[in-house]
Amino acid sequence: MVDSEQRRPGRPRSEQARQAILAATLELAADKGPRGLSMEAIARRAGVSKETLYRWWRSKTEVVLEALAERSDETIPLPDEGSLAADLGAFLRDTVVSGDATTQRLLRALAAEAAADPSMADLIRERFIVRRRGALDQILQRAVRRGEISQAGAAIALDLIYGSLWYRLIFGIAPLDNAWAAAVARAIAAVH
Amino acid sequence: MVDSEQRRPGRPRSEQARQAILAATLELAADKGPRGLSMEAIARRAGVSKETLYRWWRSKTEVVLEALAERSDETIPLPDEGSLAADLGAFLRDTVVSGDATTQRLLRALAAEAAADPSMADLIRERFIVRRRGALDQILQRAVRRGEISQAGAAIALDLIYGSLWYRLIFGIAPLDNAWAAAVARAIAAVH
Amino acid sequence: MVDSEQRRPGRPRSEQARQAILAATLELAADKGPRGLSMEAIARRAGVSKETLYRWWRSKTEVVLEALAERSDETIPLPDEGSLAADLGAFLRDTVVSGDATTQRLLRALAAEAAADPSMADLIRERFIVRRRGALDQILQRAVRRGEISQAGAAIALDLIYGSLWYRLIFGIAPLDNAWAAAVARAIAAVH
Amino acid sequence: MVDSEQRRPGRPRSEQARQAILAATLELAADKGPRGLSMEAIARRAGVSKETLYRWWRSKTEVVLEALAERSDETIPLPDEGSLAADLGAFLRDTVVSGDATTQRLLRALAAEAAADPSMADLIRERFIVRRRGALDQILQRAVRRGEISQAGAAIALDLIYGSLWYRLIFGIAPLDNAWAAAVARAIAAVH
DNA sequence: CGGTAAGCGAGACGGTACGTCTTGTCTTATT
DNA sequence: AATAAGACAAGACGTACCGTCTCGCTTACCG
Repeated sequence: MVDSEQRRPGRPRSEQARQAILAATLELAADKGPRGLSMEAIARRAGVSKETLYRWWRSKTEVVLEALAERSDETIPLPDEGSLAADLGAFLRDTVVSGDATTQRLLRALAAEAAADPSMADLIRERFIVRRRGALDQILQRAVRRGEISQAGAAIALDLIYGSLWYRLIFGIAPLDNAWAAAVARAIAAVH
Repeated sequence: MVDSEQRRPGRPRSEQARQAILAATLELAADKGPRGLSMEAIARRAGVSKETLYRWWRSKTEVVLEALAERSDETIPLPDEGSLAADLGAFLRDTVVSGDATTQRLLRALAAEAAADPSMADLIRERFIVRRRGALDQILQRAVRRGEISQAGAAIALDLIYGSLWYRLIFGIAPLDNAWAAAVARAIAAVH
Repeated sequence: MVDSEQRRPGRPRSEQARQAILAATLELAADKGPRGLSMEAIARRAGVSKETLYRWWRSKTEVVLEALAERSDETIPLPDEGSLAADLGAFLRDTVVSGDATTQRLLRALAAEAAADPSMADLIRERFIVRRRGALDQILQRAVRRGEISQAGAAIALDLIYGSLWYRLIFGIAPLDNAWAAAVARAIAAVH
Repeated sequence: MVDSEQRRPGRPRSEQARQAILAATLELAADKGPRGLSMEAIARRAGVSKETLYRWWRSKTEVVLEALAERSDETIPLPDEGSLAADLGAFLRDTVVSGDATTQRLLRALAAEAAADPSMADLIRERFIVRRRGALDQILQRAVRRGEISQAGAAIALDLIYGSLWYRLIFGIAPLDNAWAAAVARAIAAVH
């Protein structure tokens, strides 16, 4: 049978509460930023009890991760334009575009959790970061096959690229705009 | 008169309290990590009143910044070995060496503050990050003058290098060891 | 027809669930005392849903009242030894004997409910306390008829006797033992 | 030196906060009764943080005890009219008069705590009940010396009298009015 | 024998209180 | 004037219980 998601006994989970919580998370991120994003505030704004919140998400980190997942359509577009420079440029421009102010604040909230607590870092890595690295890695592996970059270069490029993104985001070094996308694409493509 | 630091009336600031606070900050970072590094805990462990703490440092961020400054000898060694690859390698290896566990926890505490609060990000950038970037920039500018890298390449290299460092640190991607130093140095030196 | 308890349609009430609930109530009273005697805990220990619990008992008070009723054989023995002193002594000694540790904890749970909420007090009075007063009143009325005590004396004696019992129980003034039974019997019998 | 209450360093305790808390306790008892008398509600109504509440009182019981102490002028008047009946009557009438609706609700709150938790019962006994018993005991001991009642009769009378008071209060048996005072005085005086 | 209806377990839900913790400010006496 | 001592308002933390609700399944009867 395909019906692996057998209906369990008991009152089913309220999809409305779930949506309200994720919406409240986005609103709070937008309005107050990471500092205002407390479990207490999420429950209050969503009109939901704290017990419901803690029943489904063990920590703020998990809520934010799910809010982010819900927000983006989950499939990361993979350009294939024939050269590493072009592919990278397209990929990073797309990344920049999808990173609006609210998303950036959610990401900063995640970074704050990760920095403060290694177990949260593990969680975020496994549930969020590996996916992004995986997508980018496909582009890089294609370039490896084309001989544009070495295997070792591809490996470190993942850190260089995403590192520069988070670095700018967390410390407000400079905006994550098309200029950044172009500069990074150009630099990495040059790593032969 | 040379005495520009005019003696003010009243009881002078206690150097002992200052040392106790910075020592307590290091100890807490070492023992409990960023989560245990609260102003409350620092005052408690230092045997100092919170009043004194807040009189001289407006936030935990400032305390951590000063503890870090006290810890390292402030002058960042600048290797000059004739090539970007060699200089970068030496510089990053040195960076890796000086980043022991306690320092890493202090840096993660800083990152948590920066991520959660843009005004803290500003502070950390101005009082800590710009210095590191300045040091690395000297190495890169030397390479620019030697024609090893373009001006634009040097600019983005700063983000790529430090970005990958913080990225690994915050999210626990991989250790900051000599392998990392070598891979980064090699990749950046290849950006012609 | 004698079948006054007309069979209603639908699944009949589970006697097993009822027994499990009353048993769980006694166990919890014995193990944890009044504090641990929550509706939540009763349902959990009985392996019964809260729905079932609230369907048949509107409050914890009602559950405890029924558990107490089930526990004692409901008929309060009425000694008739010819004198108020002897009757009272026998009655109170019997009361003391039947008040084991678990019963005392159930009674304290009832007192806590009554003290906190007048509507619970009403319930307990009507469903529990009036019976005990009725039994004792029979003994006293017999003494009134024998001229051993006045009507007014009998009336206030009910409060004095049961009052001292609850007072000792609730505030831990002193144990409810035979010494208490004797002292009370002696004092009340002297109220001519 | 007599100045045993040496001024300690640090910000002194706020008498205003203390008064606000005790006032809030009385108001809540008057408005909502024992059920509405939570630490949370007291702090809210008093405009005080929960930390301040818990700093000075470890439990709701302690707050209520202090509110009661503040409320009555602490010295229990001891009538001396020459006979046990007269003394008891006067004493209990005074007790009835001072037991207004708010006081009764505070006492019921205490009883609820005592019934639910033996350690609270201990606290209430030592800090409240022993004083009342002590006052009444003085009246009874005077009667013992006059030969109006035996030592044993005096001992159990304490339980009978206060027992009947709490019994009526907790279970709403009957009002604590002058009729009660008279009936109890008459009955106890008859216990020769 | 199939329909009807209540009972039941499981468990989600909004609400509220608990007691603890940290933040940043404040108010003292002492140094 | 700086300090330690520590009180204070504010508010988040994660847990517990309350009483209600909404499911699917079970167990009777009744036609």
